[in-house]
Amino acid sequence: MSKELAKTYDPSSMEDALYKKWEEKGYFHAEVDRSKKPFTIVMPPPNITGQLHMGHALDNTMQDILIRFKRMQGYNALWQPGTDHASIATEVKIIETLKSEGIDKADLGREKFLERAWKWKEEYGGRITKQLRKLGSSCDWQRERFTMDAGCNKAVTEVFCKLHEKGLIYKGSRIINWCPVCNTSISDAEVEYEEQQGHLWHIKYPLINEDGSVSDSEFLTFATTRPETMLGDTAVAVNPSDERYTYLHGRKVLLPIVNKEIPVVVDDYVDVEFGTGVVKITPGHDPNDFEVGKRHDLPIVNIMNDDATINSNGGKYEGMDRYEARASIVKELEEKGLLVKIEDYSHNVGTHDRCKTTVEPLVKQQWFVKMDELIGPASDGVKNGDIRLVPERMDKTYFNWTDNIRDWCISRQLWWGHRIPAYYCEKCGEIVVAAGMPDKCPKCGCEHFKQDEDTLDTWFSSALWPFSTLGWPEKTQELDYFYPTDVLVTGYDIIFFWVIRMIFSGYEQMGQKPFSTVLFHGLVRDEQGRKMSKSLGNGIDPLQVIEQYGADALRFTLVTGNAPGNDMRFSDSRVQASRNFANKVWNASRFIMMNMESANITKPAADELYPEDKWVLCRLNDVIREVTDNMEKYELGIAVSKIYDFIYDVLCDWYIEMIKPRLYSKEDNAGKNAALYTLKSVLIDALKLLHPYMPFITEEIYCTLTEGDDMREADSIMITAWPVYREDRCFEKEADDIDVIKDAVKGIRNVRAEMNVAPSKKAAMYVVSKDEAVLKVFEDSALFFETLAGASKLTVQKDKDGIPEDAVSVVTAAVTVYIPLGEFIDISKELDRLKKEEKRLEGELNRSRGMLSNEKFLSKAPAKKIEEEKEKLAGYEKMMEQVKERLSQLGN
RNA sequence: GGGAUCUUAGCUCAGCUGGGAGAGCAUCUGCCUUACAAGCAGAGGGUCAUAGGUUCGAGCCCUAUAGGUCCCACCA
Repeated sequence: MSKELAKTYDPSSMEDALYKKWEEKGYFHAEVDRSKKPFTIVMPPPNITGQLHMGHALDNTMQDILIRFKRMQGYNALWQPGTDHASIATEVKIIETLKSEGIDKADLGREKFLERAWKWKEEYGGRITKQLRKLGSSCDWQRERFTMDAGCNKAVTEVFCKLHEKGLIYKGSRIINWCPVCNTSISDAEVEYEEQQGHLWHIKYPLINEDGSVSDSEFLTFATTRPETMLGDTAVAVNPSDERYTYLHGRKVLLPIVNKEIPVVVDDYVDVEFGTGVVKITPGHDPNDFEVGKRHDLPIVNIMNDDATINSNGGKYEGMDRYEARASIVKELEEKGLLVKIEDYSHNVGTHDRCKTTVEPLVKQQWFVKMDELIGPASDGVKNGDIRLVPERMDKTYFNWTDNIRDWCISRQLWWGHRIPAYYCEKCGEIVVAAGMPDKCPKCGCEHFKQDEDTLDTWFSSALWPFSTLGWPEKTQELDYFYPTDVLVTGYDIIFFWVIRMIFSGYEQMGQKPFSTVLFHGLVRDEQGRKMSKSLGNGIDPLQVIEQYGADALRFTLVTGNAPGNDMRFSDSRVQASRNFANKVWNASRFIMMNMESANITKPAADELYPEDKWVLCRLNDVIREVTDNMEKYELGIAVSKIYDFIYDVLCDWYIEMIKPRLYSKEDNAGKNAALYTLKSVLIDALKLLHPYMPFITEEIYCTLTEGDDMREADSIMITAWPVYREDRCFEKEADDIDVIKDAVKGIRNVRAEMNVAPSKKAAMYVVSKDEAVLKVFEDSALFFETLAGASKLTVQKDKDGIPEDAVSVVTAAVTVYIPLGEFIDISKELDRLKKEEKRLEGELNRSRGMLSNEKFLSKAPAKKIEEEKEKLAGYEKMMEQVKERLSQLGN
C-alpha cells in the first residue's frame, strides 16, 4: 500500500523541507575514506556582497549535477563551498554605508573600519549561501570556508613569504593603473576598455635653435588625447628611420607652459605612419611612454595626486581636476598659438571594471608577482593535457593569456583584505617579509617596525582556494585525499582573473595541478540576448523563478539545450516548459501509485514479461548507457534531453498507454504484476537519472513510491546507486518487434486524423503480411490496436481475402494495414494521400538506388553502411509495391 | 591589429569522432480517452548564411566572403 502523492505538483510546498532533510541527515558531508574514490569540486566562492543571480544559478546547478551524479556512482563526493571577501566590492559597500551615516572612512580609521566590515560580513555574508540552498546545492556546508578565515589567512601569508623568498614577489616602482575614485591601484585585468568619443588635440612645441634660443618659426607638431599630461612631458620622440626628422636627432624642444627644455629622442616605438610621426613622451602617465622613458633614461614627472587632481608639478594648475586642467591647458595653448587643430576622435579609454571611472596610469611603488617563471608550468599543464579545458577551444583564450602575461600588481590601497606581510624598520627602512612582526631589524637591530599599509588583490587568496580550503599549509588528510580536485566549473569570463592564477598557484605550491578539468559555461542572457545587468534592469531573479516554478524547473531550464561554453537566453516560456515536464513526471508517478494500491507486486520471472515490458527495459538500458556516457563527457545538455525523451516519449506516451489494459484487467494477475513491477522499476531508474537535474521532485516521488517496500534502496534517492547498463536487459528482438507495432499504430493514427475519423469511431483492421513471424507479432499485440489506434478488432492474414476494396490502407515497412471505414472514406482523398506517399517513396528509392549503384560508394563505404542501405532499399521497394497496388485498385 | 565564436523550422536552440535534418515554444486540425488541458492524437514549416574545395558521401572537415557577438592588444 503506497502513500499518495499530492494531486497537483507544487514545488514550493516540498523543496525547503527536502533540503532540510538532506542537510540534517548529512548527505552532503564527505569525510576522508580511503576505501572509496574521491571526487571533488571546489565551488567558485561567491562574493559576500553578492545576491544570487542567474550566473550563480547556472554555475552551481552544473556543479550540483556533477556532484550528485558522482555521489550516486559511488564516489566519495566532496563539493567544497565557501565565500569570498571581495576586497574592493565590499570596501566600496562599507564606504557607502558609512557615507549614508555621514562618516568618512579616513576619519573612522583602519581598525574601526575593519570592525564595521566584519560586522557587515556577519550580517550579510550568509545571504548568498542561503540562496544557494534554495537551488538545491548539495555542497558540504560543514566545510564552508571564507577567504579571510584563519586558515586562508595563513595560506596567503605562507604563499606571500615563499614567493618573496624565491624572488617571485618584489616591490617596485612601476606604472600601474590607478583608480582615482576607489583610491587604489588595480591590476591590468581589472581595466576594462571602453570606446569613448573624445578629441585629438594637435599641438606644437617650438624647437630650440642650435644656439640655444627658442625658435619662432620651427615647431614640432603632434597629437594627443590627453593634453593635460604635457605637464609631465620629458621628451618628444621620433622614429629613427624617419628621414623627415633626421635633423632633429640630438635637438631639444621647449615644453610650453612649463617652459622647460626637453630632448628629442629616437625610438622604434613611434609609428611613422600615424599622425605626424612625432610623439610626446610622458613617462609618468602612460605605459608606453614609461617604457620609452626607461630606454632613454628620461626623468619621470608625476603631475597628479591620487584623486586625479594636478599636483605641485603642474605649477599654476595645481589643485585642478584632470579634466578641468585639460580644458585650461588647451585654452592656454590656443592663446599661445600652439594649438594647431582639434579633431573628433573615437578611442578606447581604460576604465575600472568596478566603478567605471577612467583609470589613470601612475608610477607608484607597488608589490608585484613576477610571472615569467610561474606561468611556465601553468601553460604546460594545459598543453600536455594534465589539465583539460572543456570546451577545447578555451585553450586558445588560455594560451593567449599565458603567452602574454605581465607581472601581476597585487597590492591594493584598501583596508578590507589580507594585509601585506611586509614590515619596515622604523630606523633604517629595511623591509622584512615575514609571517609576523619581526623582533629586530636584521640590518640595524632596531626593534620597531611598521607593517605595510596595503592589502592584497582579492584574487590572491582565491588563487589558493583549491588547496587552502582543504587545509593547506597544514598537511591535512583532506589535502592528501581530495587534492587535486576533479573539475572546476566556471564562466569563461574569469579565465585570467582566476583560472590561470589557481593553476600556477597549484603547480607552484602543491607541485600538482589544482584540478583535472575545467568545465566552462557561458553567460545567461535575457530574452533579447542582452547581458543581464543592474543598470539595464533586465536581470531575472532566480529566487523569484524558484518561487514561481520551483528550483527543479529552473535547474532544468538552465542546462537544457545548451552546450559547454555557449551563452544562453533565458525566457519565461522555457521555464514553463520545464515546469510542465516536472508536472508530467509527477502525474506519471501518481498514475503508478494509484494502480499499486491494493497490489502486492513481486518480481516477475523472465518469461512472465510481455514484449512491451522487455521493450521498455531495453530502451531504458540504452538510455542509461548513453546518459552516463554523456555526463562523463560533461555533455549535460545532451544527457538531459535524452532523459526527457525517455520519460516523455518512451515511458509516458507509449509504455504506460500499452500496459493500461493489463493494469485494468481482473484476470491477468501475472501480467498485471509484470507490468506494475516493470513500470515501477523503470520509473525508479528514470528518477535516478533525472535526480541530478531535478533533485527535489525525484526525491519526493522516490520516497513516496518506495515507502516501506523492498524496492527501496535508501532513505533518499540521492544516496542510491546510479543505474548501470545490464546485459540481461538487451531484449533487442522484443524491442524491435514493439517498434514495428508502434510504426503501424502511428501510421493508423495518421490516416485516421487525415480522414477526419473521430477517435470515438472504432473500425475493423486487417494486417496483411506474407511473413508469418511478423503476423505473430501483430497477433500478440492485437490489443494495442484497440486501445491505441481505435480498432474494433484486429485480424491478421496472409492475403487480402475478404477485405473490402474501398478500405484505407496503411503501408509500413513490415505490413499493410487495411481499414474499411465505410462511409468515412473519401476515395479521392485516399488517392491523394497514396499519391503523396508514392512520391515520397520515389524520392527515397532514388536516393537509395543512387547510392547503391555508385561503385565508389560500394568500394569505399564501410560494409555495415552498405548493408544498412540495402535493407532500407528492400523496405522501400516493398512499400512502394503495396502503394502502387492500392493505387491501381482504387483508380479503377 | 590579433584571436575566438555564431549564422539550422516563425522564435530560442540541440545536432556526440562526416552516413537519410531534431527538440521546446508558436501555428493549424481533432479530442474533457478514469495520471496529467501545465494534457492527448495528428499536421504544416528548413537549397543547415553565401561561394568554392576535400570526400563515394558535408549541417559537420578546409578556404574565401558577408553579417552578428565576445575576448585580447591599443598608435600618441
